[in-house]
Amino acid sequence: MLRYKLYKTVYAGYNQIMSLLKQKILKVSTDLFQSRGINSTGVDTIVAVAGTTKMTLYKYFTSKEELVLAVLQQSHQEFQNWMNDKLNALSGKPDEKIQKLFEFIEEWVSSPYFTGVTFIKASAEFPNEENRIHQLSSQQSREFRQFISKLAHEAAIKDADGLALQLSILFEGAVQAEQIKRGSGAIKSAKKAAKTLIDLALKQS
Amino acid sequence: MLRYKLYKTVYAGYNQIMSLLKQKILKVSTDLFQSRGINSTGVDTIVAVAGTTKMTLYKYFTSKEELVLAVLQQSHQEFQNWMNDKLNALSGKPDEKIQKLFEFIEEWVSSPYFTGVTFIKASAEFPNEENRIHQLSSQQSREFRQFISKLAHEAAIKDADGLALQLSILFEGAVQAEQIKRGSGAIKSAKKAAKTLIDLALKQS
DNA sequence: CTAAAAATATACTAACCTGTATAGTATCGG
DNA sequence: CCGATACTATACAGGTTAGTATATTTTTAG
Repeated sequence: MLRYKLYKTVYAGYNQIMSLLKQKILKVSTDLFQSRGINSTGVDTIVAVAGTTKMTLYKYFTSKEELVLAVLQQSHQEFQNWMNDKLNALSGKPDEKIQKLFEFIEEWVSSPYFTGVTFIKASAEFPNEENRIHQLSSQQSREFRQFISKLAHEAAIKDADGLALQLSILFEGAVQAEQIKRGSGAIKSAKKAAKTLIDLALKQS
Repeated sequence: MLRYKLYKTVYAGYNQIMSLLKQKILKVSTDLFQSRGINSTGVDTIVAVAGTTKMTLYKYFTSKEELVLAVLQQSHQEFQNWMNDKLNALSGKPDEKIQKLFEFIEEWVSSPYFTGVTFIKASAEFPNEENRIHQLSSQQSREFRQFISKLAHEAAIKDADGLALQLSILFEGAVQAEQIKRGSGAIKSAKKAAKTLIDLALKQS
């Protein structure tokens, strides 16, 4: 059987070699953390759903905290890669990327790649700023904001950081609202608000 | 000693009679849930900080779930009362209330009444839609959105519900961002974005 | 085929959790 | 002073949790 063969992951820029079981554990954990919460998901549940045992899990991850950090990192990486691919496929004017950002976010939320925004949930469950999980969440939130700021700069927007903060707030709020009530139309609403804010910022630049 | 005397709570519209200890338990729970998370705060910790015992806690609240629900309700009620008082003190034009909404939100966040937005945290920790805590969080989020919609209606805004959804996303996103990183300036940024969105909505009405 | 490596099965520890049982103390109204 | 009520103190039951120890089976590589 090929069950334990190693292979490369499909996501661009993520060509680390990772065993199938490790990937399965990560995927199952991502799903369970999203649907039940991190603290409410025990490692026993994870290994049961992943079809393996705790011994194997603790071989790949030295602790549950380490597993949570790995889930956060993979989830963030996948989103960044997906979004970069989408934006790099654009060829138009310098402001096209930021104009299309929320359209891609909407597409991503309805795509099979979407498993929630892990850093939002994680920061809520681990509010202590000295906690490593909180720190990583905070860092990822900041990275995403800087990513938007870069797009704003490329679009020659004067207050790029200011717009980026506004748009990241819209993003986090929309995801939050969707998690409170699915199908609330929050993403569509945020997309519209983003267009208003971007148009004004462009006009002022 | 007056320790066991009953008295009325100070918040307008909340003149239920509640023992001092019950109030203390509620307040301590609110603070601990906010700073450590709900699932990570045990009843033993709550009674220790409140200076009482589990027997007393379970006399006032039949379960931890009931306590969490009570915390959510009180927290939401206090915010609504505080905000209503602020808005009712205004006497100006019909669009003054919605114009000043985010200014009051900013003021409230820095006031001693602020203990975080409980329904945002609770919905993240209890994502299951059949969970009573999640349901109450969802209801409170909806109530706040309807509250904004009412203000938009009074300001004669055509798409009042649409604007209300946008503003509630800004609100939840800003609070979320502040919880991820304190002092991020998210509230100020959301206030500015809200002004842009409100101005456009007024112009279109 | 063989030896190493990978994964499983199972039982266990030690800590923590919610909720209860039991008994004793303090404070109140009358 | 007395009975009722509010509260405390303490121990414990029953469950779940993260993580480990030990032994066995499966798979891989050479």
